[in-house]
Amino acid sequence: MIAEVIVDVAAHPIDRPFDYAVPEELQVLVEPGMRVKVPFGPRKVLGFITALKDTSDFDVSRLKPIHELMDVVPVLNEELLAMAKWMKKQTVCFEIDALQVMIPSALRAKYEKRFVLNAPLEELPEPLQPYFDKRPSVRSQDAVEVYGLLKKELERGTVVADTDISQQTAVKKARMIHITDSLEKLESIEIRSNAKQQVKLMAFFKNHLGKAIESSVLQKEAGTTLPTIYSLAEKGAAEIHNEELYRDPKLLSDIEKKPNLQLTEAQQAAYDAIDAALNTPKTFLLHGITGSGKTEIYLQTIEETLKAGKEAIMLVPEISLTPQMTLRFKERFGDLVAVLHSGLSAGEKYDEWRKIQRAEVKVVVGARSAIFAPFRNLGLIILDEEHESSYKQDDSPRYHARDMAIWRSEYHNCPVILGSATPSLESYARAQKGVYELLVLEKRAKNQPLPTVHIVDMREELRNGNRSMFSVPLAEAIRERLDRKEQTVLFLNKRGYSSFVLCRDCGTVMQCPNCDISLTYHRSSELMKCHYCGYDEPVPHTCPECESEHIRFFGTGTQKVEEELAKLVPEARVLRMDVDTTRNKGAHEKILAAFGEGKADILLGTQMIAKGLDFPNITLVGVLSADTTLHLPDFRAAEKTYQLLTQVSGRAGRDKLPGTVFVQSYTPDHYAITLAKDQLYEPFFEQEMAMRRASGYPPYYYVVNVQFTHEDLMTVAGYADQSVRFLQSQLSQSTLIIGPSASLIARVNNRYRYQCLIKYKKRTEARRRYAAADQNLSLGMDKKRRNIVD
DNA sequence: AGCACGCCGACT
DNA sequence: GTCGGCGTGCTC
Repeated sequence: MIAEVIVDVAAHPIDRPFDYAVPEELQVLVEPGMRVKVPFGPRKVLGFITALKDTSDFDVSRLKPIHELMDVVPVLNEELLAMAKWMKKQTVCFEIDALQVMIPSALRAKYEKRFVLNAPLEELPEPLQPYFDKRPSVRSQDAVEVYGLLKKELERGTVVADTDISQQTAVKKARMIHITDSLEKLESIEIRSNAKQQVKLMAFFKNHLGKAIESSVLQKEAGTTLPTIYSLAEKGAAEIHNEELYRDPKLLSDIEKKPNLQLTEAQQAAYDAIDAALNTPKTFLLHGITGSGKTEIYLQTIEETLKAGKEAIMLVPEISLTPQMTLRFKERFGDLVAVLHSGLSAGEKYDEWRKIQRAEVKVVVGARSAIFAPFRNLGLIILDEEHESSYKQDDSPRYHARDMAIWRSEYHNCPVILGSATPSLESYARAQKGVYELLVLEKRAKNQPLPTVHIVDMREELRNGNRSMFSVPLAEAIRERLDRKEQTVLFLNKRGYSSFVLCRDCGTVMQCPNCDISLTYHRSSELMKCHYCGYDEPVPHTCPECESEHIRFFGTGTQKVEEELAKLVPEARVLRMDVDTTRNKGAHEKILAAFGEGKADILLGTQMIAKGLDFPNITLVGVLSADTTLHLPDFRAAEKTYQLLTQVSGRAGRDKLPGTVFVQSYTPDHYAITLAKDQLYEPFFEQEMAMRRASGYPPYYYVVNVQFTHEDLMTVAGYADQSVRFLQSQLSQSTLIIGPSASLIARVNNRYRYQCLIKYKKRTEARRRYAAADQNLSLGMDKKRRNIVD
């Protein structure tokens, strides 16, 4: 028996199956999808069995045997193995990367070099002996001081090198206290009245008859200690066992089940359409304005799916995977829900994953990678906020969860729901073409009015002598809320890595004449540069449109805003939320909770607070500068601005009090801003589509971003140039190649980065040619890394 | 990617 | 004479 193995080495010549002999004793056990340790050249590596067969194109007598089988049950099923092969083609990644991303990180191998003693200890030189005293091997990192000596011993053969392949200790064991379920039994136990601790614990036991509680949890909940527990256990009040356990933070909190909400007419119509398609590989685009009740539709369609004996995956953007959100699912589906998000430890994620694999849960709520949940009988996939860019992984494998969802839906014959208040242009265009079925919710479920949105012209403010970042109307509105004891949320869209030059008189921002994106200001060279094509021109001293001298570099940090805010309303209590204040685990939730409890008047933050903010007392939202997003060097800048403004406005007036929104901008007439004011999605879509068509961007063209990196600037520039010429000769004339030019972040980890854009219309043809070129280029390239981004 | 093999310069 | 630099080639 022969196994095809995809080996854990991410490199071009290795990216294909290698054949291994299956040892006699393993033949009854092996299955595709299991992990194996195999010899590979002079070392051992981990790999995945992707197939079993009886013949090989390779010389069978030279096949090496599998060294060790790592699993008893496959970690990947046939579907996921097939999906990895497809991902490799689809995203131009190594198959091993596709396989690795499908399993929890706790199962991924850790490699550790070791020195193994291969002779009696006495034969080693004196200084080495302590290292091997009472242990057969030593971690290479623990023996750095004696590398010289070890090297000599390696040659003598008294010590050999080895690579230890391990995985995280995955299964958690814990001491469980099983409280007896008989009240009589408890009452028959006598406790001396001066044993106060025991009396206290006994009372707790009586309230939790028949329950099993982890000892550490019990100690915390009952305020007791281990000896006390043991004394009561000896008297028969409880039994103590060591058990395999899931890491679940909420052992005692019984979540109350909540019934379905009554659907509105529009919700019912959408629900019926999906319900009718529960056994078809159909993709729905559910377009519903903020507050229109999309979640209730998700919950009820999932319920139908479960009734049919099938499973469901619910994807949400990482940032909105808040406790309130997951609670809503647990209230409906109780223990049948697994939750996967970045806040969990590797072990916790592994536990959730095992629940899925063992079919103990039926619903998964999670971020991007939850799309690989190893369900076998999938009945429904939902992507909430489908336009979110976090659904695309930005390193290899650069997959988009939406594409993976649709692939799985075809495999399982089940529907996909893409939900959003502001669909991506790509999805909406597909819905218009009839590729997806469009479902629309035009009204808010509780019939609340949309908040009133005011657009503030900051050019006007400047003309009136206001040079601060708070316009007069916004400042007034903030003061009003303070008086009325209502809350305010202020958004500052950070400038990130790019900065632009803006005319404060007319709002002009310089654009690239070739690419229709904003030019980026480079301080070192004093140039305005285009990050798509490399075009540059000097920084202007006066505005090219209106000749004003008020043209300057733009961008502010939250800290500076905080200072100005303190001057504006010194009495206000302000909470700041940005990357600096949310670095620690759980800080995000803590700040939000504090704000929700009314411990502050104003919440100041970046995009990260645009989601999951649902507090009744927020009546004012201020967007300090809509321009920052609008002038990102990105062809999706307008789309992102529209989405952000819509999202942000939805934070105000979610309960009884009406909401007001102020959007400050130097380009208040831009369609992304004016149309977001009243959530006019269709007109925005039409206008933005026209722009995309005119400048050759998605959805009209496919765009691929190829990156080149190298530690030497000249080398990478030269290779990028050479590669682009090669690609040009390979691809058809309708394919445009833009660049190469230095990347937005010109250097990362001491490697210089270049990129080029490839634009094409026919997907399959260009993809195939590109993949071929990818092979050729890599062969000719030295110490270079290449990446496809889009 | 990682590791071994192998072929030339500067040290004991 | 030997240590060690990194070019080349292979991995079932």
